Amino acid sequence: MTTMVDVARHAGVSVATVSHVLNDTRPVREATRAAVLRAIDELGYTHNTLARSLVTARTRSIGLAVSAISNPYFTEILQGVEAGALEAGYGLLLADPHDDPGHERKVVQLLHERRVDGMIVAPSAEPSEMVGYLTRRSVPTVFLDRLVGDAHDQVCADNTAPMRQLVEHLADLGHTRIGLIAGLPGLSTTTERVAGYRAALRSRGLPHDPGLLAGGNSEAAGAEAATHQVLSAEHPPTALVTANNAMTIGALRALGSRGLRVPDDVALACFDDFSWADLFTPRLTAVAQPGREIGAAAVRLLLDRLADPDRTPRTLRLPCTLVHRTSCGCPELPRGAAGARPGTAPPAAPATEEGNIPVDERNTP
Amino acid sequence: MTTMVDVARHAGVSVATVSHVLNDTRPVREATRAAVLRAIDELGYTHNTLARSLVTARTRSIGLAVSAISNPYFTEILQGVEAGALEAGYGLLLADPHDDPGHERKVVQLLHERRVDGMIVAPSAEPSEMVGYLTRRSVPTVFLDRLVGDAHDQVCADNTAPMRQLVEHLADLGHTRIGLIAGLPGLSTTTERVAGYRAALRSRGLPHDPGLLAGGNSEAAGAEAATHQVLSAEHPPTALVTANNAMTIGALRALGSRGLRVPDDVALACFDDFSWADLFTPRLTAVAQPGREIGAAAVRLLLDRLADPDRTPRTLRLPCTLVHRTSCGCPELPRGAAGARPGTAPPAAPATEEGNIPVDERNTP
DNA sequence: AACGCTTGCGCAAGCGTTTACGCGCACGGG
DNA sequence: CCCGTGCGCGTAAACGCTTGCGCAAGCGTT
Repeated sequence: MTTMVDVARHAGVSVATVSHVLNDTRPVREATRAAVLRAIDELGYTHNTLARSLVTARTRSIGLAVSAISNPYFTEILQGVEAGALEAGYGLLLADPHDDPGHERKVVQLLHERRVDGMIVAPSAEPSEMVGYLTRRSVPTVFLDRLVGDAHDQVCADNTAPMRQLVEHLADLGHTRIGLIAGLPGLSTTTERVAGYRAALRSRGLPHDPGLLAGGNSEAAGAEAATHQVLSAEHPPTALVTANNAMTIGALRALGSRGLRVPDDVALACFDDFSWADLFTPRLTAVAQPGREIGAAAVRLLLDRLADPDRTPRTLRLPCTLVHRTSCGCPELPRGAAGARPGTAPPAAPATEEGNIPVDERNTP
Repeated sequence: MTTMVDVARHAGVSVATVSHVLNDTRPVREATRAAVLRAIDELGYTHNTLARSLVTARTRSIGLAVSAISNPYFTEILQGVEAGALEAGYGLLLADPHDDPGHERKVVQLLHERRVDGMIVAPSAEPSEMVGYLTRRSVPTVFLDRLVGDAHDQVCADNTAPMRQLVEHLADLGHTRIGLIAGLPGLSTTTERVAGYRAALRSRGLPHDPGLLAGGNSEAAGAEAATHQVLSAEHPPTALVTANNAMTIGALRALGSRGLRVPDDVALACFDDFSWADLFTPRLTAVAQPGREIGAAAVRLLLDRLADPDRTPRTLRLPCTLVHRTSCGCPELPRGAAGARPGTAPPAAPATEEGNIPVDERNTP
């Protein structure tokens, strides 16, 4: 493997000069620079950033630890992070904690051993050990999707309000028995979405029947079982809300196997939109989380933190959009009016920090 | 940041000893080992693999360059690669070439600058520069999904036979005008799938009408346009095949906007299965590529290559499964007979190398 | 002619590990 | 009692780069 000294020798200069043309870090005579570049090309030299990182103590790479990469929502986040990282000249190290706290600690350590400059982590349901590891070693980190406390930088979607909107919409359509297939206990997203559900029931004066709420563990199989459970209740619901996309699948399976039709027998509204949602029959009414934006915001937060380690931590909440279709029982709108309809979709609200301080979406200096 | 000398001092030993307990690379008295481990724990030391890599010239990380991470097929591949890498103790560096040859060269270089031990790349349609870069620097690489020539290690799905099966099935159902929405020109997957389509027409004695074949550029919007084009032909097709999952979406959109019903007006069969495919009405008949297995096989090939750089290159083809549902026009089967039906789904064939030499799927020594 | 400033570059000391050598000690056999 | 042999460990030289320091030459000023 050719090194900088090979290049230097070949170009008749010192390694210092090679380094400086490579990094553009001090003026070099044009002829010298050309000689160096030619040598690099002729030798097929590739800069060894490992050695560089050793002395600069920076790797220009960030670690991403998210579970369930298969979930389209996380895939969107991944895209946002990838794009943001690349734009800022950072590389991306990926690790999947598989929603297991022990494993989570391990992959976080793996990333730190590789000395990523910072990490973006979607915490598991039991994140304390991992958080402890990171804070003890003061690794710059932003948490994603699931909150761990406001002593850290965090980004997530607004969960409560959209869920409330979804449920209120069903209530306004006349449903009085609305079921919820909730996510994995312990996740802040689950808690918040359940809270939104309860708030909606209260605001519409509906009783809260515990038999209508079942946990689907954030995945399809669990949701299928939970849906069966809810539908087997003495007074089954006439409308159902699912708390994430995987659970929507499960619910649809359960509904299908019982021969129940959506929305005639049971109305359906879901958290998490996805590209196929408008190709189902009926078309799925869903809350769309801004996955890419969440990913992009996370790297922005991280870069800010790297630039200034003493910054006060921020929690960013990004607004969701209610994509109104027909599974909720509303009639199909004429073409051209597809998507959100007035009164249900919020205006594109700006991201807010906790406490509703508006935040500049572009770049916070 | 605490280093090995801190640990050594704290434990009252030399750095060599610390290194050796960390790597388990020479016998250390139990008491000494304990002292070192305690020091590590007390100081919160994390091994710096950068420095290690500098001297060992290995990073224990592999680079993955695939475009369109959003595509569920690639997501599966990613999972397979992640799992395989983790199991072998390798880290994963991710980069998205965005299907652009120039960009592709850049991300490959970025990965090489970080000195990944090897790379797994899904080549763009114009991969020569990237391939040149890699071979010149002799970076161990396995190519994915799209072939670049048998001088390299490669893994892909079997494209021709399943596509042929799909089309022959439609023909056997009585269709004589079968349309194909094909992928991005230049990709080997596109070529092979088109070949499968042609082979099926030939084997069933159907004429090849060029008006029935349109390019959908491997993405939804392109496929939507292509579908409209095909359906506007003088003699429109009565059945349609889409060559990947994104294009299935596009085709469904076009079909929907024309008010055509599947399978009554137009039968549909697709390349690429996905988790929602059996929730559509009608349920989608599709060829399932073994994404995870492809990813896993790629890291196996890569590890083999790393173990023995002089190994002769291998091309691995993994079999697909035809998942028979109802969009092709076949009647719904009674419950319990879901999935493949006799005669259409191939027995789970073993992976084959080019030339049909069966290959041990577990681990080739 | 002497001086100082600028420009362009080289020298060499790290960065945090691994690992080839080698050294001291305890022990057993002659 | 001496010597050979393990065993357990330390010393120091890399690995490939960055960067502070400093030197030499060219040039404009006084």
